[in-house]
Amino acid sequence: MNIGDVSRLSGLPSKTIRYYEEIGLVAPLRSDNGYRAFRDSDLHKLAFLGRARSLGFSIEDCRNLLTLYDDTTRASADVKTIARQHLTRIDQKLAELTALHDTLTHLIDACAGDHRPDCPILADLATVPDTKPGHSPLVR
Amino acid sequence: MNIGDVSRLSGLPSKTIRYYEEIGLVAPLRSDNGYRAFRDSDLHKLAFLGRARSLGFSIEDCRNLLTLYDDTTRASADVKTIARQHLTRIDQKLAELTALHDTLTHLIDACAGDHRPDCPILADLATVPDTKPGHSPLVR
DNA sequence: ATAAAGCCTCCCGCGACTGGAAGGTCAAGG
DNA sequence: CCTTGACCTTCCAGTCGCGGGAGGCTTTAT
Repeated sequence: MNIGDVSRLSGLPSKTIRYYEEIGLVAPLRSDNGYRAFRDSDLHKLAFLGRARSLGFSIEDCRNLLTLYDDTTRASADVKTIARQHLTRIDQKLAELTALHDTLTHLIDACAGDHRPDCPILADLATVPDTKPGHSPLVR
Repeated sequence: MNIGDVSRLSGLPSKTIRYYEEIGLVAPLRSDNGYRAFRDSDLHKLAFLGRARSLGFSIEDCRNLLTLYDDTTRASADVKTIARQHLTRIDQKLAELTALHDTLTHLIDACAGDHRPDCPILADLATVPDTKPGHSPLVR
């Protein structure tokens, strides 16, 4: 299979597949003409990567997952650990976004949204942070 | 005020402040020695930027918000529009992350997580996407 | 006088690709 | 046989929002 074929079958752009080879996630063979020659196993790995990435796993997660995928004697606990760590990160992000959602909703509700210049949103944005000696910027 | 002073007062790293100058969000004066000389108005803008960024507004949003901030005759409706668009994006992201959360939770629940190699998580990841002619990769 | 801190510019790097240029290869049609 | 066009190759640059660090000023404190 050439790269175009696996691209169509896996749903990944050719560019991405070349990138994955570059960083060592797949290692297709080479034909005499220099073209990449993908085996079925390569296709499966790429499909695996596409799915894992779409679930938000980082490249490093994917690297670890692929190793486990290749190792038929792996313990499912190892996979579960990676997945749970990822889930924790997702939940963290969810909490942050929920907080943002709430803050913004409050501000938007407080704003008349008419032709007058008076605006609680800008007023909030303009508040200078109370100086914090422990240098933790952007945290409020 | 030198950059260190505004950094402390605004909570933004000096590097970030220099970057904001580079992309035209602030325009401090210069002293004879070449040091940036920040006015109070610059400090307020930077604090504004820090707060807006911490609320997840994009740099381009910030640029627009700053313009409105400078314009004392602005209509609050314009600000509200930007904020609402941002809120929409946040809600979208929230929905995506929630979907990811649900999928991952299902997979994790289905996985025994013991020493055996059998793993539903890997099994799911390994499924090759059903070929889709409309080239929309990564969407499932 | 000297050391330390603060400031300057410039360049490289990150993550995970994406786009484009310049060129080799292959199958089909005239 | 030649051309066209699709496909493949490598390499380089850019993305976003900074952070790290080098190398070299100026200012401040001892």
